[in-house]
Amino acid sequence: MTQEGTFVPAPRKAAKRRQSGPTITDVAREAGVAIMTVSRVVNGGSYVSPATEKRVRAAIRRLGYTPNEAARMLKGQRARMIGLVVPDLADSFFATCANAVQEVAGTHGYMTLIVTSERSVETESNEIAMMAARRIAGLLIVPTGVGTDKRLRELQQAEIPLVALDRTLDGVEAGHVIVENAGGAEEAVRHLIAHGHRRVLCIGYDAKVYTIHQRILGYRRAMKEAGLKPEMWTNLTTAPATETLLRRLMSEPGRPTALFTLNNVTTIHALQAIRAMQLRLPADLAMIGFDDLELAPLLDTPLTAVRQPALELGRSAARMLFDMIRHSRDVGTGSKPETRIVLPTELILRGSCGCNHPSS
Amino acid sequence: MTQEGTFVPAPRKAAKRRQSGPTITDVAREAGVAIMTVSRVVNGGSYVSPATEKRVRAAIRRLGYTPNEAARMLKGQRARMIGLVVPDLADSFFATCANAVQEVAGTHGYMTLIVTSERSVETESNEIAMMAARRIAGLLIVPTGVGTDKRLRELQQAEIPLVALDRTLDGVEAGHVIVENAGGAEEAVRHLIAHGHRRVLCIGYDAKVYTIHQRILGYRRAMKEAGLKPEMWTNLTTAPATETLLRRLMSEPGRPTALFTLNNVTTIHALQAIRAMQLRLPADLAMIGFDDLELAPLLDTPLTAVRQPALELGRSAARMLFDMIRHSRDVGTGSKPETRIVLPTELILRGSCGCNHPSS
DNA sequence: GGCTGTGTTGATAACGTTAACCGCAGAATG
DNA sequence: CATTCTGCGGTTAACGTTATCAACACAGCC
Repeated sequence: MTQEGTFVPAPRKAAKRRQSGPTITDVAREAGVAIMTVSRVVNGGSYVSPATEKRVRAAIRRLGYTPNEAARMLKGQRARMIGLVVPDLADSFFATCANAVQEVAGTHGYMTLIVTSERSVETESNEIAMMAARRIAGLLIVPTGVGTDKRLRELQQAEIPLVALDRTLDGVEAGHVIVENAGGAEEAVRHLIAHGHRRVLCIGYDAKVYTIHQRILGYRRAMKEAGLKPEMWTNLTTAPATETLLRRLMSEPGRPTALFTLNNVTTIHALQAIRAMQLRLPADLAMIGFDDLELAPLLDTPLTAVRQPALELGRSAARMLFDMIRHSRDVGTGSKPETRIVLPTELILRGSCGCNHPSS
Repeated sequence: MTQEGTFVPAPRKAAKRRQSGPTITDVAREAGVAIMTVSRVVNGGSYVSPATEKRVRAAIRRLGYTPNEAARMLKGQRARMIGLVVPDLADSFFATCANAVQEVAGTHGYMTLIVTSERSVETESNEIAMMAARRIAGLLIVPTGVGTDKRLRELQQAEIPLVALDRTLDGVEAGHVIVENAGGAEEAVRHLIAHGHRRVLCIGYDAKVYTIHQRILGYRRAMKEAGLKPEMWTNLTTAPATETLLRRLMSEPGRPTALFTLNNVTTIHALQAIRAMQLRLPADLAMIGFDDLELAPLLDTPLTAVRQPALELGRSAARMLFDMIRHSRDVGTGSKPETRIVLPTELILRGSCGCNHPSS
C-alpha cells in the first residue's frame, strides 16, 4: 500500500499495547486542552478558570482517568508508599500494629508495603532492598537482628526516614517508638513477689531481641530488690521445649511457685504445658505473661498480663514517620520531629496471679 | 572524545537534586559502557561479553546501584506488586491469609500492598482506586459488599487479574478460593444433633456476607434433615448485643441446649457472654464455633470448632493470581489457569460439644 | 500608544528505564 | 577479495507525568 519513494519507517505492529487505562493525553484531547492544564486540575493549586476546570473534570470522569503513580514518582522521586517490616503477621500484636500503621498511612493518601521478615536477618535484608527499589518515602521496621543491617545504612544515605517499631535501632539515625518493657516487667514481677512468691521463674524467647532483653532487666531489678535469686531460661522457641523445661523444673523439690513469661508465643506454650501437666493456676503455679491475649479473660483461669498498647504503638510510629517525611521534604519547616516515644504498659489483674478477679 | 568546535548545550544549573541513589547512567559512566549495556547485564538474557559483564557488575557493586522500579514500571506497564484487601488485619484469620499471600508474592519477586477495608464498602472502593493508580499486577480481595464494586469492573477492563479470597465475586470475571462453608457448618450442626440436642441455636454476624450466608445454608440443611426447626439470629456486631440475646433466649422455658456460632468474632462474644452468665459448657449449653481459635484448646472448656485452612487459602489464592498474571502476560501460554478452588474444612472435636476430649 | 500587571493556557524538557534498531569488528564463506 | 554472518555494543525513542518558562489576552494606568 505504501506507494512512491518516500521512506516509511515500518508500520508499528498493532498499535503497541498502550497502558491499561486512559492517560493524561487522552483526557487533554477529550477536553480540548493541553496536558499541562489537566495536570493542573488534577493537582490543584494553580490558576485554572472555572469553565476549563469543569470541562477537564467532565473528561476525567467520562474516561475514568487515574493518574499513573509510576510516572508521578519518576518525576517527583517520591513514592506515595511507606514500608513496614514485621517479624510475623500471624502474631496478633504485630497484626494490630500493622492495622494501625496502614490506617494512618491511608489518611495521608499513602499505601503501605507490608512484609514479614520471618525473624530472619537475611529475609529482612532482601526485603529492605526491594523496598528501596520501589523508592518508598519512609520505612517502619521491627528489626529482627541485633546489629544494624547494611541495607538500612544505605536507606539512610538515600535520606529515607526510618522509624523502629517496638525495638530500638543502633548505628543509624532513626526514630523509635517502644513501650516500657523494663518497667512493665518489673511491675509484674513485683506483683508476684507481693503475693508471697520467693521462687519466680522467668522464661522466654531469644534474649538477644531488644524487647526480651529489656524485660529481663525489669525482672532482675524486681528480684534483686526483694533479695531473690533470678532464674531465667531463654531460647525457648517450641512448645515441646517449653513443656520439657517446665516439667523438669516443676518436679524439683522446692519447685517454683510463680512464672513470668517474657513474650506472647512463650506465654501460649507455657499455658499449653501447664494444661498438659494438669497444674492449676494459680494454686500450683501463679503466672503473669508479658503481652495480653484477646482470649486471656476467657481461659480456665483468666490470665493476668502486661498489656501493651499495640494500636497506639502503630499509630504513634506511623505519625512519627510522616512527621519525618514532611520535615525532610520541606527542609527545615517547623520544629524537628520527635524521635523517641515510650508508651506505658498496663498490668491487667485477672485470676492467674493469685488475685481474686471480678466475676464479670 | 568530543573536543573542539562541537556544540556544548549550556551547562546545567547546579546538578538539580537527582534521585536518591545512583542511576543506570552513573553505573554506565563508572564502567565505561553505554547504559544499554548496563540494562542488559541487570536484566540478563542478551549478549554481553563476560569481560564487560564483570566490569559492569563491579561498578554496580561499587556504587550500590538499585534499579528504579518506577522507571521500569513506566516503561513496561507492570508493577511488580500485587494488592490485597482484607476486612481487618487484627482478625487472626485474615492476618494468617495475608501472611501466606505475602510469602508467595515474595517468591515471585513481588511485593504486596495490604490494606484493610474495615468492612466499609466506601473505604474498599477508595483503596481499589489507589491500587489501580499504582498499577498493580493483580488484586486479591476479601470483598466486603454484596454487589460488585464499580471500581472492580474498571480493574477488569484494565485487564488486571482478580481473585476473591474466602468469598465469591459476581458480576466480574474473577477467580475465587473459598472453603466448604456450607459443608463444614452442616457437619458441625449434625454433630450437635447427634449428641441429642433438639434446639440448636445459630447466631452470627451479617447474613449478607457470603461466608455467613453459606454457613447458614449448611445449618438449615442439617436441621431440616433432622426435622428440627432452625433458629437463627444474625446482625450481632457487638458483645453486649450478643449477651442480651443469649440471656433472653436462655431464660425461656425449654431453652436451647446447643449453640452454633457462625464466625470468629461472634464466637468470642458468645464465650464472653457464657462466662458472664456463669453457664457451664457443655453441661448447660453445648457449643461449636465456625473458625478455630489458637487458644481454643486452652479455654475453660476446650472449644470444638470448624477449622479453616487459612494458610492454604492464602497460598492457593496467591498462586492462582500469579497463574493468571503469567497467563495474561504471555498470552495463551499453557493452559488456562484454574479459577475456582474449594478447600475442605475440618471439625476439631474438643470438649464444648459434649465429646470427651483427650486430656493432653 | 506604550507599560505593567494578572489571570490563564501551552510547549518543552526532563525523570530513569527498556525496546527496537544500527553499526562495527572479525570470522567464515563464496 | 568481496560478501555474509555473528557476537557485542551503542543510539534513539518512547513510557506518563510535572516544572519551567514563554505566550497570550485583557485590564488599568500613565
